[in-house]
Amino acid sequence: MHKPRKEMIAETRAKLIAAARHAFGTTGYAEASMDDFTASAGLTRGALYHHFGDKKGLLQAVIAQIDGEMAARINEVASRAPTRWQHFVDECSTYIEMALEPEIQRIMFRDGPAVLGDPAQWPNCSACIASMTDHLTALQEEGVVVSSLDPETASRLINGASSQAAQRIANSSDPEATSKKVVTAFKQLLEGLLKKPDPQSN
Amino acid sequence: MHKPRKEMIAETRAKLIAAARHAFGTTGYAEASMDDFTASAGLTRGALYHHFGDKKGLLQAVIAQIDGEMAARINEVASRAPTRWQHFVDECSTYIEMALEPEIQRIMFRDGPAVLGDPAQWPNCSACIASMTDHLTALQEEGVVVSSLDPETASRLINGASSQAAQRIANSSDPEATSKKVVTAFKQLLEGLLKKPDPQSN
DNA sequence: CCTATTCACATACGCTTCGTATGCCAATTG
DNA sequence: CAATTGGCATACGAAGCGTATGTGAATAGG
Repeated sequence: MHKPRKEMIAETRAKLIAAARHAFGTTGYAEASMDDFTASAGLTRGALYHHFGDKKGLLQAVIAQIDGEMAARINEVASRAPTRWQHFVDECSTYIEMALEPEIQRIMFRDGPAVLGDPAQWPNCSACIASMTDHLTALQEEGVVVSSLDPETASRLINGASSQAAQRIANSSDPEATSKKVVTAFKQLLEGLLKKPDPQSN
Repeated sequence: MHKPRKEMIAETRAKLIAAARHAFGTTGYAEASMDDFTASAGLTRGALYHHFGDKKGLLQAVIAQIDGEMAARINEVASRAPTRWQHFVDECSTYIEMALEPEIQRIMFRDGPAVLGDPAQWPNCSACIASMTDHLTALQEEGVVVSSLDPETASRLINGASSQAAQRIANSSDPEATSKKVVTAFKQLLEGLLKKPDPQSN
């Protein structure tokens, strides 16, 4: 018995996703020819349509995979941090770091939203956001963060800023210097969420 | 003399841009057929290629037009505001408001970046950002905003958050309620930029 | 062990869309 | 009034996508 059937199927699915991920990440979604990257996986479009319905379906699968990896990495980093606030800041930093990878930028922040619409409406719906939202909620209960704001909303705004931050660093001619400026500005923004020690002003 | 030549040319250019703008804004860039929307303007692709080189060139022209309109509207709102900080906040609010229009969302925030790349690298380069950057710089000199951050960087981060804010409102099932939550969270983030009255903390 | 059925995947076809090359006609120029 | 420019349309070829159909191997049933 060479290989069980199920295993072969899972393998071709994985090969398709991997090939598409590479093509989407480098060439871009619109410019990536289905004939080309299925061939690079030793397959044809027949397999693609069979498993994913169409090109968009395959993109969804690729995005789900990347999203899973990002969430895992964030959870790992998140697990070690002295305070919860630091924990939260670390999550954001990690998010920005990951967004520096061209593949993630292209697929998750550019082509993904363009093809599938607002990421907030995606099925798996960004595991990263969910994690950030949880921590914001906890921080509110602890009195560290102002209680007037909606955690998920705040998470998404921060998420938008993070993505801009990453793009700015990635496209910079001097990533080192830019990175410093961006991270400084970003942390400054986050300060706005903290409850002030003296609430008399304003 | 019916019409001077130059006028006719400008007119066809305008008609093409208007038709494309409508098609891109409703159908979407990728799905908009050049044959279709040029025909809806009483023209053919011949005119399009002659004036704009290709589809992307036309998108650039459309974006330039919209960007100009946005900048004009922002400057107008900006002109009336008691304090400079309020001025700045108003700019942001106006930006979010404009981003609620589906056409702007689609063209400027989704298809535009996907096709032309990071907006920060666009030629006209978002007149809105430039305006915000100017005001942030002034606010720093006045000592209202912390001096440690780079104005343009901060503008872009805020810009990213604004765009998220607008999308969240626009896609909400209850725009009224969502709008309140989003604006609250957004203004809270902006607070982070303000210099604290008592600089001893931190 | 042999037949039947399923199904993963390939092949073949037509349709749409894009980019280029070419042609035509009106408006300018001298 | 002749010549030329250039704005725009038409014609053609190439490529990509989606669907319909075909095929062969693995499973299931007797």
